[in-house]
Parts: sequence; structure tokens; C-alpha cells
Amino acid sequence: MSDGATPSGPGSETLLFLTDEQLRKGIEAMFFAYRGFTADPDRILEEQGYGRAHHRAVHFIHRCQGTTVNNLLSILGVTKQSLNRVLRTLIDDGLVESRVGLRDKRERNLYLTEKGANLERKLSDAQRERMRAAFRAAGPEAVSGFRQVLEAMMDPELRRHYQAVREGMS
Amino acid sequence: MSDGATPSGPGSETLLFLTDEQLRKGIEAMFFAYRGFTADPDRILEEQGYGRAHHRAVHFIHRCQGTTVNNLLSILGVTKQSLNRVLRTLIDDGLVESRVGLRDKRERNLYLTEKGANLERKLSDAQRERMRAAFRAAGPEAVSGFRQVLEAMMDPELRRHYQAVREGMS
DNA sequence: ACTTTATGTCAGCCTTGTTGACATTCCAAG
DNA sequence: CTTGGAATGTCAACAAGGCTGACATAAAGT
Repeated sequence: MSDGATPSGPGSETLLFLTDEQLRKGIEAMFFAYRGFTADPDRILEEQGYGRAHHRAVHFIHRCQGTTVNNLLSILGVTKQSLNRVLRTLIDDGLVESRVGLRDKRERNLYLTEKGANLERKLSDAQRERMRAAFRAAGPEAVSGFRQVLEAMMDPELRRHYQAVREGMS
Repeated sequence: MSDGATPSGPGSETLLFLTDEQLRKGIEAMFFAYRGFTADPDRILEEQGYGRAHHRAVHFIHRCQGTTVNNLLSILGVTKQSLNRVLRTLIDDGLVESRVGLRDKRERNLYLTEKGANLERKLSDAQRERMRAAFRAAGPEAVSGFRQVLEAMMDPELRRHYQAVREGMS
């Protein structure tokens, strides 16, 4: 009787009949939910004159302190020129520190400064708060399903980044 | 033992303990999954010289044939100038037809032409295919949870648009 | 008649994608 | 050792698609 719609009894998890209407509903759910997902950080960012691109950079530099520009590029999926512009303003504004690589001097290792860590916390607090409320409202079973579907929707290459819990700077 | 993490037995759905790490995982799941979600349509759109904005317009005009510009604005959450640019190119290219309203001649009712419907089908086929694969891989329970969490994550005003299955042109 | 509403349009700005050109650094083959 | 190619990061310029503000038009409503 779940909303996932099976035509008949148990064991049909692998033979799911999915109508176009159910799939459209899923598509619009992603569209509308993503707007909510980004709404709170967007407001904070605007106050400080930053955009979503800065948020992404700050988030992943926080998650992988000391990561290289190249690694960030493969996570974010933009061109290095595009990332560089964002990174430069963050560095100029003293939110991110860029240290020349020790082993390979072509690389730059990226770190959040205290100021950068403050912004990151402010942003992720807001975003976590919305996620927490949604998780609470939906319950633990739903949270598990949510994660399963999203994971199955990722491109395989991005799924690797998602699953790499803390690969450090590699 | 679900990944939603409850500290103890049954009945704790309303007292969920959610670690920052679990919430971060949910946040990144949204980020990476949304990229996959838009990847296939983006490729098709690029071939034809359109962007994501055109996709959104075409999608919701298809869903609500005969809708007005104003209704589209409230769904998409952009300015009329921004929507108008997109709409104008779609009309000029013969994908969308704009008819003067019958009751209220100030309004324009928007319809997909056959050419527009063809593009819409091509885009939504691709997107549905990815959604279908993800739903199949995750199973019906997961699909239900996915929808519950996403719905809880929306802003209330957008949730109305989501739930309005076919409000037509109102 | 006057106001409000719905829509369209022009001009200009900002963010954030893109490509192309270029500097620096490293490494490996000669 | 040197030299050429690959990897890395920076600068410049352009395009899409957001935004605001100003203004025109037509149709409703009062």
C-alpha cells in the first residue's frame, strides 16, 4: 500500500510498475524540494554578497581541509576558470587560505580560515536545520528511502564522491 | 537499525536523534542527486540551444495547458522579465503558442505546439527514465520515503503548487 | 473617469557558467 | 642536463539567465 505503487503482493519490489504520473510527481518533488533546500543559505549568502557557487566551494573545502583545486573541480563539475573566480574572491576576502603544495608546488592546498569556518557554520546550520525538520517530519524509514533513491539517481562518478566519507586531500 | 538512526526502540519516530554527520550526508545527497537529475535533459537542451530555464517553462506549460503567465511566475519563482525572455524565444521558435484570454483579455493562455510537445516529451522521457531506474533500484518503500522527505523540505507556498495535481489554469 | 491588474518591453547590472591564451611546475626521454 | 609535454593554476572575454527599475498598453473593476 505504499505510495510507490506495486500492482500486486509481496516480492514485487523488482517489478515495480511506475506510471508516468508517479514519475512526474517525483520529478516535480525534486524541483520544488531543491528550491527549499537552497532557500535558507541563499538568503544568508545574499546578505554577504556571495552566491551559491561560494557556498559549494566553502562546503567542500570544509569537508576536505587541504584539498587541491583539481579535486574540488571533479567534485563540483565546473571549469577550473569558473571555480577560480569564486576561489579568488574567497581568498581575497580572507575566508580561504591557499597554500602552495609541499610535495608538488603546482598544487594549492585549500583551507578555511576562522572567518571562512564561521560562514560555513552559519550556512550549514541553516541548511541542516531544514534537513533536520524534514527528517523529523518524515521519520527514520522515510529518511532511509530518501537516501536510497537519491543515491540511485546520481551519476556513478559523482556517487564515488558522495560515498567517499573522508578521503582527505587525495 | 535504519540509517535514519534512532537511539532506541519503537515509537521514537518523533524523537529522532540526528547527528550533524547524518544531516551533512543528506545535504550532499541532495547536491549530487540533483546534478544527476538534470544531467540528461541538459544534454538534450544544449543540442537545441536551450537551457534549463526553457525546460522548466516547457514542463509546466505541458502540465497546465492554457495556464497564464502569472501562474507560471508563481510556480517558477522568477521575475516576469526573466520568464518573458525565455517565453519569447519559445514563442518565436514555434514551441509555445500564446492566445489572448477569452474571459479576461489581459491574460495570455499558454499552450505547447506540436513541436513544443515533441521537445517536452523528449526531455521528460529522458528524465523519467533516470527517475524510473532510481525508483526501481531503491524499491517502493524507499520511493515513499523519498517523497515524504522532499515534501517536508519544500517551502509551504511551493508545496501548494506541488500538491495541486491539475488545477488547470486557475 | 480613475485605479488597479496583467502583460510585455527596454536598458542595465550581477553571478556563474563557458573557451582561449598563458605562466609555472614537474617529470621523463633523449 | 636539457628539453618537451603534461599537469596545475591564473587572466581575459563572452554568454545565459537571474535581478531591478522604468514605462507602455489594454482590460477590469470601482
